[in-house]
Amino acid sequence: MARAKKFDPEKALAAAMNVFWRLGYENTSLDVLTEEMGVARQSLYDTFGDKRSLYLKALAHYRNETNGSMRRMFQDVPTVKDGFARLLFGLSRESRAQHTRGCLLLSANLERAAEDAAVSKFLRDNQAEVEGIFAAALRSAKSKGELSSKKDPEALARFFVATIQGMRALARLKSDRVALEQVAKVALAVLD
Amino acid sequence: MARAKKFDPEKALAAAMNVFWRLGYENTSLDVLTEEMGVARQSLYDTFGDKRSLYLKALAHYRNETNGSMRRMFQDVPTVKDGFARLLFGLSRESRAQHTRGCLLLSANLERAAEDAAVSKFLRDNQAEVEGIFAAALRSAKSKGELSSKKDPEALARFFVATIQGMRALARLKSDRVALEQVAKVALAVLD
DNA sequence: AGTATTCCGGACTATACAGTCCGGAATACA
DNA sequence: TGTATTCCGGACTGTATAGTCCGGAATACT
Repeated sequence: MARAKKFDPEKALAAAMNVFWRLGYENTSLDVLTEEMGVARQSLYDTFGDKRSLYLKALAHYRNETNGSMRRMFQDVPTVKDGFARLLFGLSRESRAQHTRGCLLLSANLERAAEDAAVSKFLRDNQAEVEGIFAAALRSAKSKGELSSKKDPEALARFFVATIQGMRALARLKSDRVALEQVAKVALAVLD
Repeated sequence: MARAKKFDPEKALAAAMNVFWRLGYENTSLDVLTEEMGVARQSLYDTFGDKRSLYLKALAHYRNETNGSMRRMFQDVPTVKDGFARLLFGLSRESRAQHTRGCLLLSANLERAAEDAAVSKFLRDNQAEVEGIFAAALRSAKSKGELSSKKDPEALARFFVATIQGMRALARLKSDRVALEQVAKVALAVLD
């Protein structure tokens, strides 16, 4: 029978995700991918398909990790405002390298969504999913009386999706923690 | 003496800006540039230098136009809140094509800033300039009693810079006017 | 009219890179 | 032990594109 795969597809995919995250799609060459994934070129094509397929799989991997941890975070936190505070202040306190790297899906939106319908659909679906996570947390807070009954959870959810992307853009250009925390404070005040 | 240039460098630059705006830096080929600018390849190199130089000049042209019109707008408007409302609702009401095209400087940030120090510096300087425009308008409103004395103009200015970029990211992915207006409403409430 | 300079088109070069092909080595199972 | 399958490295192909070079035509000025 067949020789077993010598590499772990999960780890190789995680490595690919990190390369795309750091360099973007266009600037990532197959030479760099094979090197950082520890997989020979032919094996890469056999296992993941071409570069674009690998990219789509990397996007999905990223989404699964980040959305999963956000869901868990909102459950472990006393109030919904604490949840958003952890998101926004956590982002503010990331390292310069993390700020420069930014968000893989925001980069995908600006780099590829216009020319790749599959990427575009993936990102739209993901945005709806994130809005759903936020809106659920906000509705729950509203029913507990923790959030004013006059607030609109859907509108607030969208607002925070926009705010996070805006802060990501700021952070990528200038890793300035104080400036980011100022923005975070103003944004969180919309929950009062 | 010399034959006069047959094209208008200003118009050619504006055309180049529009190409970069629509397609991004990497996806813009010299063939497309020469065609849309109406300038032969050699003349383009003689007049604007290489592709990157032309791109930097296009960024500057964009900045001059947008920042100029923003300054004028804040002078023609009764209150600072009206000013930001015009910005945010104006953005919300743009066409699908405009939403997809997005903001040239946001695209430059995500596509090129990490690998091009000159672009990065240009964008940082511009962001400071825009923050300055916003902060000046907010300080003036504060001195007129139109904005609460407890508000921090610098923090609010940064917040709106972030909000606009976040809305641009949303709009690019999904040209949904209602959703954008929801975000705009929530954001404008921070001025109350 | 003569001349210097610029315009234009197109050919050419160099480079980078995605994707394919091939041959030999390694390994799991019958 | 034999064999089928997979791994690996590296060579190869095709394509796209930035930048350069060249020659002839056009035109502003003396």
